[in-house]
Amino acid sequence: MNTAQPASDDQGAAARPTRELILDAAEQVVAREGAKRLTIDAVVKESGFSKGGVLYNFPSKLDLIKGMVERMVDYAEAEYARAVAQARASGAPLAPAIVEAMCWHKEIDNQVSMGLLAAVAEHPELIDPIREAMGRIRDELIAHAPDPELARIAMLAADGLHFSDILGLDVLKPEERAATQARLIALVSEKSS
Amino acid sequence: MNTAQPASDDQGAAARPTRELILDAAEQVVAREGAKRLTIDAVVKESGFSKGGVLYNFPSKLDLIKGMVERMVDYAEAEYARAVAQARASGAPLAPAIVEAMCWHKEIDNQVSMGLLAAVAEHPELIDPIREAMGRIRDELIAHAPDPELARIAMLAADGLHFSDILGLDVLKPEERAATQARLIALVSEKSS
DNA sequence: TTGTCCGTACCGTCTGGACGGTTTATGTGT
DNA sequence: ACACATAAACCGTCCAGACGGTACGGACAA
Repeated sequence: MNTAQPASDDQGAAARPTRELILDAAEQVVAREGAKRLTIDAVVKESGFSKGGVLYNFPSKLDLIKGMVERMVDYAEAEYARAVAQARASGAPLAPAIVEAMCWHKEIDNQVSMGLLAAVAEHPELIDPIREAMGRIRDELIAHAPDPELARIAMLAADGLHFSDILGLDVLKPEERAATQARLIALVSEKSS
Repeated sequence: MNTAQPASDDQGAAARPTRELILDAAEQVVAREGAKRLTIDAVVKESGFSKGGVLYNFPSKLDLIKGMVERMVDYAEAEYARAVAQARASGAPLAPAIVEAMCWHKEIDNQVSMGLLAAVAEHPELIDPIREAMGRIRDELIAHAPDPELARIAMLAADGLHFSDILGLDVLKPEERAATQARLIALVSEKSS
């Protein structure tokens, strides 16, 4: 759940900046050229490290993608935990806070989500951690919403927005997006339709 | 918009069953092994044709992916047109019919949507036709809904559902899905919240 | 014969990653 | 403080295999 821990289970390397820099480079490659062109050599060129250096931190390409997925999940769960903690502290209802956090974090960290594309492209099973994390957050949201069905719809809409961003389907203008997000948050505060 | 026409702009080959069989095989490969392993050789093996045969119908891998995208768009637009025509004929409101069509078609043709993954993986610009088609349908929906903002949310939720299916994030059990879709359709019939 | 449609053989390039070498941090005995 | 040892962190090269695409051959209908 944190960024200051060794990420992979395959070796005991500490989580130094280098790892993060390599992941940044990998994300940038995917965002710019598509998931298929995520090659070790491309990451090498993008990051400025050498091939040996990259392969030292991520012993295989699979490990690199696992690292991307892991960082994505950690990021989302941290955002979720932060929102919940803040809402609990201020006595605000949980559901709108969760939806807001999801919308907001998804708006700013499309880059990190490139791990999803890389994972799906390379080996679909790699997204399992993402599925689990999304499931956890969704269940929490639904459990704390006055109208569970509306909450599910709001979560789906937030996902739709997020996926559209990741895939490059920029469906909304900024002001439309803001209005839609506000309406989504309002939606999970209501009781019925 | 139709399935009985030559699809590519690169040559005058008629749309014979072979093309469709090859596209089927390509989709299956992507669904089973991930977008990166969509190779010509894999499609050759999956379809049962020879490499020469595949490359005759799709002169390059790019053409193959374009074909997948095109078929996906045609499929969605046909479904949309059918729903609109039927609603107009029976005097029913358009918005719920459109949402229903999108939910339903997206439920049954995940396979066809594998073209999106292939396109994003290979070369992101290839999804432009998809973006345009989605935009058209979305604009129509919003134009005909009593509450445009709710309609946009419904569309986003339907997209979220669709993307989740494509990416293998099966978020809903069948009965949850049915309930959610029904609620979505109801949502675009309302006036305000 | 000519054009369509598909099969077979093959080539040049790219990719993952194994491997060995080099530099930098971390002790350790004296 | 000093040389020395040991491992961590990083670098550059090489190779087998996979990949996209070409060249060409052949069947078969018009």
